[in-house]
Amino acid sequence: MARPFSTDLTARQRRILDWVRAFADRNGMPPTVREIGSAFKITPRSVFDYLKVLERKGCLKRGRLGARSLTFSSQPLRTCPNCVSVPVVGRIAAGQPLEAIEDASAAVTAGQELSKGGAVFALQVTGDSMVEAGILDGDIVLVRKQETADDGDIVVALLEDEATLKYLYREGKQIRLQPANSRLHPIYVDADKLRIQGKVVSVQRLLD
Amino acid sequence: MARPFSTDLTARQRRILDWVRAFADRNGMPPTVREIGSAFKITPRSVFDYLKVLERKGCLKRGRLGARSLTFSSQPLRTCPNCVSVPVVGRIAAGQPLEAIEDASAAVTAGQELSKGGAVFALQVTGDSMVEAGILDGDIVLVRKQETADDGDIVVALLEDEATLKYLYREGKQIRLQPANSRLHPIYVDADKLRIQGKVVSVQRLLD
DNA sequence: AATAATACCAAACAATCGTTTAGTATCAAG
DNA sequence: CTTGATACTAAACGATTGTTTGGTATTATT
Repeated sequence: MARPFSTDLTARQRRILDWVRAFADRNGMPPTVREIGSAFKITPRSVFDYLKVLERKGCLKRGRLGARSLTFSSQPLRTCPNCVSVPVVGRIAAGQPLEAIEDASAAVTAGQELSKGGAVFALQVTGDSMVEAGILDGDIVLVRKQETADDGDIVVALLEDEATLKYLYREGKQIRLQPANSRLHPIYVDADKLRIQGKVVSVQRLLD
Repeated sequence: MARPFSTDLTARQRRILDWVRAFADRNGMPPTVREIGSAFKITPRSVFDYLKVLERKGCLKRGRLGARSLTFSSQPLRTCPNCVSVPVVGRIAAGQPLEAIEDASAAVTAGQELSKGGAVFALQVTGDSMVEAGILDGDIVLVRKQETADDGDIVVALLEDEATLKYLYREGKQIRLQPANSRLHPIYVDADKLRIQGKVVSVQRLLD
């Protein structure tokens, strides 16, 4: 090997990559091979070579979806217009009422969680009644508002003005609210005494 | 005019629009007419009609750039301009090399995690070596690139081309990589044998 | 001198693209 | 009963797509 290829880019490659990313940012989609070509006055073939080099160097990925299937790996990242900021509206713990948080600064971001429709709100979890489900004290749960849920779902349930976070299991006419903590016992209630507020669709934790 | 067209969407139109937006979010580019069609099992022509309706109703714009030239206009919720879509670049497990994911559709959203600066990437966790830290199999960890970390941080560490996710503890000249699973044992290595790739700043889990 | 990465070209390939033409069926309001 | 919006289909159009074949020239290292 005469000259081993470097992992960093030549000036030309850099300029092309920058242009491609700027295009994707402006237009919401990556350019075609020929769009890049006409911007730099080079042929599709040359662009094709550049894309392969840039892919080898880890700057982007060429997809198999056909037209415009470029995705970028390293920063700067693409902002996502569909992401929303979900306010953390309260805290929730076993056996304790929902406690409102006025702190407007508390908010998390959600993406895919919203794709299935339905309003989503966020709660901060206190206590360790769900530790064995990987939900720790201080975690944020994203909850989709719904009045029904399937067996095994983690739900926010209202029991005489007390909100709890538990696994839901139907057992005949009764409902079992199962904590994920072997030191705690399940709660059994009549189905009509219980109001399901929503289902946990995501768990988020900040460690920093 | 018998029935004046409403500015709001039918259930079908809503579902299609949601899917299209979710696709654009996941893949970094809008879908083609036929991709939408095969997702809903309808012909390109029908999709074409839907797109024209959705454009008329102001939900998106069809561009003149040819393939995939859809841009979206209105957002129902509070969008957060600081949020970015972080691609999931690989999987990580104890004792296994980083494995690249070609699935460009995988991406999570990040907000506050980015506030402290530094590039952030996402990994999907396999295995249960960190269960007692509330990190389960399949969870996504957001990792900030950095070469140093504090005692007790959860880090992505590279050990002779093997990447692992562990607690980091310095013990003299050695480093202890501590799993959060009482069935697993810590790994001791010389500080110069270890390369820290980054620190886990957030854990995300999708339950839906 | 040999090697290999860079930086381009013309011409063409099959596949896919958005779109058009020409229809059918349902449903609700005037 | 008509009108117009919705919700679709089959078949095809020309344009554009990523990619391939098969090159030339330059530059920098071994």
